[in-house]
Amino acid sequence: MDFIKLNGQNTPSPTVTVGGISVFKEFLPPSDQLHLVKELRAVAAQAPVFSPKTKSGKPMSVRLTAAGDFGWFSDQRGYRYVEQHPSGVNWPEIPDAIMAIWRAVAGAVPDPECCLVNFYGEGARMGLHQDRDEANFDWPVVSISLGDDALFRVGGTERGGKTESIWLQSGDVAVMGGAARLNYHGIDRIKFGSSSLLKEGGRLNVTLRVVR
DNA sequence: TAGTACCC
DNA sequence: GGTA
Repeated sequence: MDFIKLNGQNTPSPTVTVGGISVFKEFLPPSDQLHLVKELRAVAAQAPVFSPKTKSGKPMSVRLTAAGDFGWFSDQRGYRYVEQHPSGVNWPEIPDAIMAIWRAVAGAVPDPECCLVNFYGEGARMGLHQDRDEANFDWPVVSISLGDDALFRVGGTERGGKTESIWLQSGDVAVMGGAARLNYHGIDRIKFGSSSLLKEGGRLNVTLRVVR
């Protein structure tokens, strides 16, 4: 059991490991979760969510936006980080509360340059993939779950290998680093309406990355 | 193949 | 959960 000081309180956060990825269960108390949702609404107001197309041309079921120096974009030309929202506006700044979470869990590493905000509505999912659009895989990827429960699946560094699953809940924080940095991972499904954090239901997932 | 449908 |  780890104790991490956030918001002036010592929050007990049991950690579990899934496919080499550390998950800090219940890392964020409900008050912090509500604050993050408010901040993320402001991000989405400035940079509206959109559904990128995969390399095959099919739209992703997840809608996303971003904050920071870079956002993530995809179309038939491939995946890449981009400095502006598709509308041409700059990405909003990464909210301080989100930076604080990175600093608490990521270790002695550079600050994140990209804060992806993924929204999972009813039926949305994300297939197994690797995060390999970054220039340097030495830095971890940090993932924050808000809202509905999600079945997270993790494999190894090759497709077709064994996988392991865990239900992520609102307030859980996962860190993909070290040997697990390039592990395949995805969201098989969400339990729509399982959390009351988002009034309309659904799941928000925030991922932080060093891109360059 | 950052997807989907269908099978057990 | 696995397969195509």
